[in-house]
Amino acid sequence: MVDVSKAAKIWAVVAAIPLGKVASYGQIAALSGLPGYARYVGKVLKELPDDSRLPWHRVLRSDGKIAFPLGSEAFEKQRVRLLEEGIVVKNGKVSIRNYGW
DNA sequence: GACATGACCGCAC
DNA sequence: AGTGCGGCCATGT
Repeated sequence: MVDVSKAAKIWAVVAAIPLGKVASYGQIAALSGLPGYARYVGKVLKELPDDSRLPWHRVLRSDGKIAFPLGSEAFEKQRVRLLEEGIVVKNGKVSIRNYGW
């Protein structure tokens, strides 16, 4: 299981991502006061329930790509949510300038 | 404790 | 631009 004290900070940072913008796992970790915990962020998001209201879909890898294999269900769900916020996704990669606030 | 795995990252080829 | 490798933290075998 995940450490709640760390997870809480991560949740807070993820929830603070502005609409229409995205961040990387590493950034989330750093802004959460947990540098080097990029992989841990992925673990935390993975444990999120489907009914969670956190904007987890705004979290991408450092290269701007979605962290799921193209075509997978999770990939499609994230892609759609991003498009609904006006974020263009091309070949699993976002095409926005203001990457990372 | 050794080894493998994961919604990762950075740098070198 | 794509791949590979080592490093990263936590879990599971």
